[in-house]
Amino acid sequence: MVENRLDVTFRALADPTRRGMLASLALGEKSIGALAEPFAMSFAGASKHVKVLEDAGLIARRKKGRTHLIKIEAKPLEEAERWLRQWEKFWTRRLDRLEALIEQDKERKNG
Amino acid sequence: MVENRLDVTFRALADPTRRGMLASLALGEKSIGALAEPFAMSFAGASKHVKVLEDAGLIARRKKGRTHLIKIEAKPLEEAERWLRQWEKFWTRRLDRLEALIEQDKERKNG
DNA sequence: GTAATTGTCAACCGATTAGTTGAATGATGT
DNA sequence: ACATCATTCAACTAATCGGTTGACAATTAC
Repeated sequence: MVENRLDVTFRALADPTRRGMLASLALGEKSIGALAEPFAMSFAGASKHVKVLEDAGLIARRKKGRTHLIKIEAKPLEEAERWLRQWEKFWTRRLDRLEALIEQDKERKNG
Repeated sequence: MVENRLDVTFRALADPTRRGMLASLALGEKSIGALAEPFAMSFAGASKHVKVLEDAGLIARRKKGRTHLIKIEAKPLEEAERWLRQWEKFWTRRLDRLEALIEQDKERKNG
């Protein structure tokens, strides 16, 4: 499977733990441990979720001594939101941009 | 895992074949076979994807004789779009509604 | 009635997911 | 130097995913 940007973004968002982490990060920079804590999850488990978010470009990591500080990097969500916005247009009966949408998605398959 | 609405919606959208099917359906009602065709995929395979979209509430099915006609039912995307829209506020430096967002997501975990 | 078409279901396969544990790495504190 | 803290890595597990094939049910065409 070729894994385009929307795949990775939507999949990252499909997990409630990861959405929770994003929500937590919205309130400020956090360490992996601090991110793990509200989910009663091992460090290693949290570390994996953070890696998924990182690979999706949704967070940025900054090492400060032995702790990794994670901050949110929400801009990539823009593409996902733009995609959904086309559908909003659709279900509100405005079909104008849909062919462009289909083409965009097709082209991004290998991007 | 408790599977709330956002989980199911984002997961359904995370697959390019399913997004392709939605795009195809945007152009009109289609049978399972017609949906399968551009992906060179078996009926059974397409049938599974359609079921995922159906379970997410993104499409509706109408049986006409031996064929199942699928039409798009995009309204459930509204919730996903609303969720993303909160983040748009974030990445444009407006943090006002984010606490509400966190609470909403928390409450929907069992909804 | 028989054959072809449309689709589902069940069983299976290989890959991935979300989680764990335990060992290893690296920075800090004493 | 040594213990501790924060994190990753490797190996493992159970569940799920995306896909296939083959059997079946229902509808349509001849």
